[in-house]
Amino acid sequence: MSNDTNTITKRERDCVICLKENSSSGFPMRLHQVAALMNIKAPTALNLIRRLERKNLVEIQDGMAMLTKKGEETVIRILLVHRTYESLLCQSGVPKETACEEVAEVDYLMSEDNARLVLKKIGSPEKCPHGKPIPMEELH
Amino acid sequence: MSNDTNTITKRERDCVICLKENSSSGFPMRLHQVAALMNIKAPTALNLIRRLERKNLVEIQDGMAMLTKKGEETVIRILLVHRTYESLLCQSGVPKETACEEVAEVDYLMSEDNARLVLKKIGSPEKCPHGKPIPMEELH
DNA sequence: AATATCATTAGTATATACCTAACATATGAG
DNA sequence: CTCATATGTTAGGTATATACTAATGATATT
Repeated sequence: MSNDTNTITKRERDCVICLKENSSSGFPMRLHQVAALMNIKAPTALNLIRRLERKNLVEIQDGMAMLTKKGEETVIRILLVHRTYESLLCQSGVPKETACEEVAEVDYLMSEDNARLVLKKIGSPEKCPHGKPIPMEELH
Repeated sequence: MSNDTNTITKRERDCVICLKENSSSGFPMRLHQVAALMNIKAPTALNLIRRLERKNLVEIQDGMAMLTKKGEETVIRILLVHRTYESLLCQSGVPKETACEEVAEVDYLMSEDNARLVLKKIGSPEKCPHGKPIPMEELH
């Protein structure tokens, strides 16, 4: 077996986050934009996005990339985990940016369910240290 | 550049942990034992251990593998991080084994410094949920 | 001496992640 | 309408990590 459509890599994670944060109101993104934002060359970006397409997280049409429903869900899950552990680290005394960087390395590997329990334990903050909302009901 | 001797991969992480937990009192381990414990074939294990050798984490002699000083330090750092976040998850209501599995995917990617701050925040427990000590002074 | 055990070499394969060079195509400027 | 630019895409290449099998070497045990 090899086509593991349920796990993603760090770069794939970065890419779906990039797609989410830079496509205004669900509008697709140009490939060269993804490449520029991710600091990679166009063919590398195309390759990456094609892998995401195989995993049903992204749709490509006329050189434009857009998250699928599954892709959107994946991003929201990652963001919930990200903002939860980011909040935990900041509450513990870790600087905001340090926390963000570290959590970005692991958020896509951790479960939403566990994050929800941790979120509760740290007092259910409604916003992450950057002031962004910690998603809850959007998920189910 | 490519020879990144400061970061390790998941399998390399698993390997140094295996070496630590199965070599009684600093005694080196046979390669076939490492292979068996990690569920991989001997040549794969040899390859892995050679990578760790290049990173100065392991020494090989006569088909025996042993952690170097740097390797020991790496393991202790990983275990501190592991047991800290494992404790956090369990305190939050995550079952012990679930916590252990999830944390094993990320412990080698997270910093000791941040873990120490989290450890303090969750009440500086002296033992992880499995009853193993959370290393402190051994580190510096 | 034969056998079993282990390490090692060599060769193959896949996935990820990056690149350059070349080509295709559309669009806007002149 | 043509030229230049922007963009996407192909093709081909490199490197690392992770795995395998098959064959060979080396060392012990019986």
